Amino acid sequence: MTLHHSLPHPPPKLFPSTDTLLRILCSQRPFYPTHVAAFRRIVLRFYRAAARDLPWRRSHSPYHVLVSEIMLQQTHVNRVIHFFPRFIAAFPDFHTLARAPLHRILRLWNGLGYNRRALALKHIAQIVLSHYHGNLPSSPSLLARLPGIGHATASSIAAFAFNLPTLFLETNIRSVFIHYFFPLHKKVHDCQLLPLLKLTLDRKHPRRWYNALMDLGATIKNHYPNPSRRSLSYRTQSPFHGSPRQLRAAILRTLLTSPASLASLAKACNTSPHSLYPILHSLQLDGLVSFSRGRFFIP
DNA sequence: ATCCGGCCGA
DNA sequence: TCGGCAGGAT
Repeated sequence: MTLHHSLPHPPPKLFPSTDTLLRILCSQRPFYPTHVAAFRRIVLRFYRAAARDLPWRRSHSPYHVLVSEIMLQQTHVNRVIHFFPRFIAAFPDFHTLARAPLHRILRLWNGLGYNRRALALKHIAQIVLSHYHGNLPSSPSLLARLPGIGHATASSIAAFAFNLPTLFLETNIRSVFIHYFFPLHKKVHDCQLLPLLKLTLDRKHPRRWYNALMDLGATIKNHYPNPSRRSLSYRTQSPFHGSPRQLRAAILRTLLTSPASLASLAKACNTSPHSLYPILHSLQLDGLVSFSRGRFFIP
């Protein structure tokens, strides 16, 4: 079965019809399980035909799942694929990561983006060792207390590492539910999606279910205008070129090579020390950069 | 409401 | 050339 043939029909041809699904799922009609089952068949049939073989799916180790989930925040799967195996090879467990110097971690992170995630990951490893006996907690509420982990990441870790039936939305899952249940709506709130997510969740196999939803959502976006555009939570981000964060990234890349003075940093980044200073300050506040004896460096 | 990275497919 | 990405923190 080709990918094309395994792809579900567009909204007007849905089975059961979108209106029927929505009405039934939102009501308390006694026969809604039939329609829940129909939707699950659509998703799982697609998954059986076109499941992605991703490196982080070959292990359910909480550490592996944690690293992958942090890397995947606002980052395409196709990019993470190249970083995840190298990172795991260099830092195979919480102990190794916790005691690794930040500059070594950032060196492997270079090119992945959002460098604060790497720092958060190291902090998480230290907390897991000092407060959880080296074992990542499984409850989403505890996970969400860790730095760099919000509700979505906490719930997905619980689902993928511990196979717990958590509820969470991210862009691929949003796309699936908006595509099927709100094909004509313009501004869909997450509150409208959560009841449907809860009703259709496969509580016996949450891990497989969420993998299936994400694969289907990613594929839908390749064949239709991005349904998540019609989500209220959808935001376009500020341009990167010429922005402070571009300079910020340039500073970190420079310091990755060696410590540098303010003057040499400005020269390397092709800008003035004056414009560099507030950015260096923010980097220090984040803990990504330190200063000692006239030179900036990555700890 | 803003900031935080960097790349790649269309 | 540009949109958008398995979001989080302030």
